[in-house]
Amino acid sequence: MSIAPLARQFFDRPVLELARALIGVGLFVDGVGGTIVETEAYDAADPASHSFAGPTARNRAMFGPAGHAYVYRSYGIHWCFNLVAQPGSAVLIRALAPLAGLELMAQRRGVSEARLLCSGPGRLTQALGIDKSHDGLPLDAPPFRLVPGEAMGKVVSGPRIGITRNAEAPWRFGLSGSPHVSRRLR
DNA sequence: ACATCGATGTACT
DNA sequence: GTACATCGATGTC
Repeated sequence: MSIAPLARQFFDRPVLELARALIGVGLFVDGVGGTIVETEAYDAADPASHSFAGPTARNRAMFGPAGHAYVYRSYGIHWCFNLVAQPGSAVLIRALAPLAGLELMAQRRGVSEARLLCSGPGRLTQALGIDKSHDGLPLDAPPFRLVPGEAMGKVVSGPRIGITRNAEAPWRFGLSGSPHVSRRLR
């Protein structure tokens, strides 16, 4: 028997709550993926968020229904993958503990160490093969598969990475002690 | 351990 | 022209 995927309802809630609840959730693209161990929350009232200035061609998916993907290009090089929550808000997936498809991940990433496969938002999109073609797609249908997490360790929070505006807000969440987070939390 | 820098698409001034 | 939700390489302590 297979595990039931996360329902659309799971994503339709305040983004800070969702960002915390996503730690421990399984994320797979065409069967390749692992357990979410690090997230960041963004919403329309937050100056650091792409949605802050209202809808644009790039951020359109952030204003669409909950439970869809928002994918954008970062620094001209990487793709970043978000899960849309309530309108104008989304959760950036920053790191996974790899579980399935390690060989394909290593091939796509050009590295073999497990720690370097999915520990960072740009790294994990490369490892899972996520790009612009996934922008706006629903998360409860192929190629995506999101499954509820088992009981995990303690979830801790701290400031987000790589932003300048509203930089103090402790809206990054991570699994305490995980070797797979992009940067340690306290 | 930390600091700096290059690569470079997209949004915005 | 400048900033940016990044990464990897290189240089220094």
